[in-house]
Amino acid sequence: MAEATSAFRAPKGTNDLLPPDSWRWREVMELAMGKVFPAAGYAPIETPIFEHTEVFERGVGAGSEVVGKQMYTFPDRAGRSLTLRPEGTAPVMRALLEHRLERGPLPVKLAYASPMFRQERPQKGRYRQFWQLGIEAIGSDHPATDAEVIEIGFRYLVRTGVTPTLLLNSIGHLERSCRGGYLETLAVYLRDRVDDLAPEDRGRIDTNPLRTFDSKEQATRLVMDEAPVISDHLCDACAKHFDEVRSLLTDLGIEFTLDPRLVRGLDYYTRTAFEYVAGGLGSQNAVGGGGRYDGLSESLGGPPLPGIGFALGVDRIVLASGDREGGAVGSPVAVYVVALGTEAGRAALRLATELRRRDIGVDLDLMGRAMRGQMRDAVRSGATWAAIIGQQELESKEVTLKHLAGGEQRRVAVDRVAEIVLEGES
RNA sequence: GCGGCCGUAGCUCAGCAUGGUUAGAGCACCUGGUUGUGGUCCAGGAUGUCGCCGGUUCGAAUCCGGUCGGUCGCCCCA
Repeated sequence: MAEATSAFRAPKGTNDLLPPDSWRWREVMELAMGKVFPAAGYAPIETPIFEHTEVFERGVGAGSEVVGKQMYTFPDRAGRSLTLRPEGTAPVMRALLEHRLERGPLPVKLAYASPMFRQERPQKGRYRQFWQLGIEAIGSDHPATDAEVIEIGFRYLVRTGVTPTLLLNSIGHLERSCRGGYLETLAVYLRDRVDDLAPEDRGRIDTNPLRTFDSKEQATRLVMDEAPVISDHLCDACAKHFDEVRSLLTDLGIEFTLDPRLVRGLDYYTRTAFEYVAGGLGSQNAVGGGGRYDGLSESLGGPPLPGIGFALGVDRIVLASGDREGGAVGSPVAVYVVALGTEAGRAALRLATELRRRDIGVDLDLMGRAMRGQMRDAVRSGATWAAIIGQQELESKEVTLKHLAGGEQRRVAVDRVAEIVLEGES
């Protein structure tokens, strides 16, 4: 295939992002980082691509699948264990604590668009290097924060063309009065019905009982339909918090589906848990997910500091938002300079440069093509105007300016090209 | 990490069950028809170690094994 001239390929599970798709990709990123997120007060943050391994072991949780099986971990020359970040929240919290941002105004609102790395079996919508867009609001446990964060993610997805469904749950907090006690209740129920469970699910009772809710085995599903759900076992504070979050979302007109089975895969999640799902993603139906992580700061050695955030998969957004036409769609070229002959070629490059200095998008032929080929390329470039320079124009210091869509053309002085082009744009 | 399917020009694919001269098509690309004007039309042109390694055979794109990659499902998650 493409390896005809090279022995190298991108590593398994990684992708080269090429035009025209890269235009769409850039558009999705800029809508988030340039518009929607900052418009709600979220400032950009960029943390290192690798961290000390302990940040994830202690932040995300050594027992989680991601930390246990999927991380790219390697020693540096000093023997320190480093890890390519598999997710964005723990590094953001680490940076916040390191720089004492929690001593400033709260909540601290941050947004990122960064590559993440997990060594999994690649599939549609699941790659070893993938980009996540996320926001974090740290320092407030007020339900309005939950509602704000969830609404921003929802509205952003709609703006990209995804039609998300919001799944919502509360998984309480770790104490016995709340999730801790519920897990015991659930385990007792499951042990009671162990013979009715599908054999492959029986082992989960002790390892991760919540996951039995996700089983695809018919036998297990019947059991789980009658199983106790966490929403009935939340402590008063967590229940009240969740009530308020739901009420606020309803106020904002955000529809959601309560899903008592919804669990998050990373250990730091508490209370509000949510997921945005969409079609078009094959077996990966989540475009993004998030939740509250009120214990994360402390597990990284910081002070008690509640927080909530989400992460969205850029690749999945692009997949779920359907096919857009590519090509010149994202091209900012306004003028294509056509030159006839060597001398005109020099003038063409000069004109192109002058226009570019004024921030006008300009392209021109660099292949020595004949005029016919240049005109074809002009159309292909997406330019509005073709600026033609031949012997006659050279002599009179003029340019033939042709409107490519309409076809009409006229001679204008070289100095006036920028002015005319800018007029047409406004 | 486990299982199913797939791998021929830049792209989409035919050819492979019955191995046999220079491996094809459409699209895209380049040049010319139009000595200075684009999306149509016509003529011509360039492009592949048939994913890679090995085996069977006088001979392999075609049969066999391995490997790498992709894809779908499991798992996990964004």
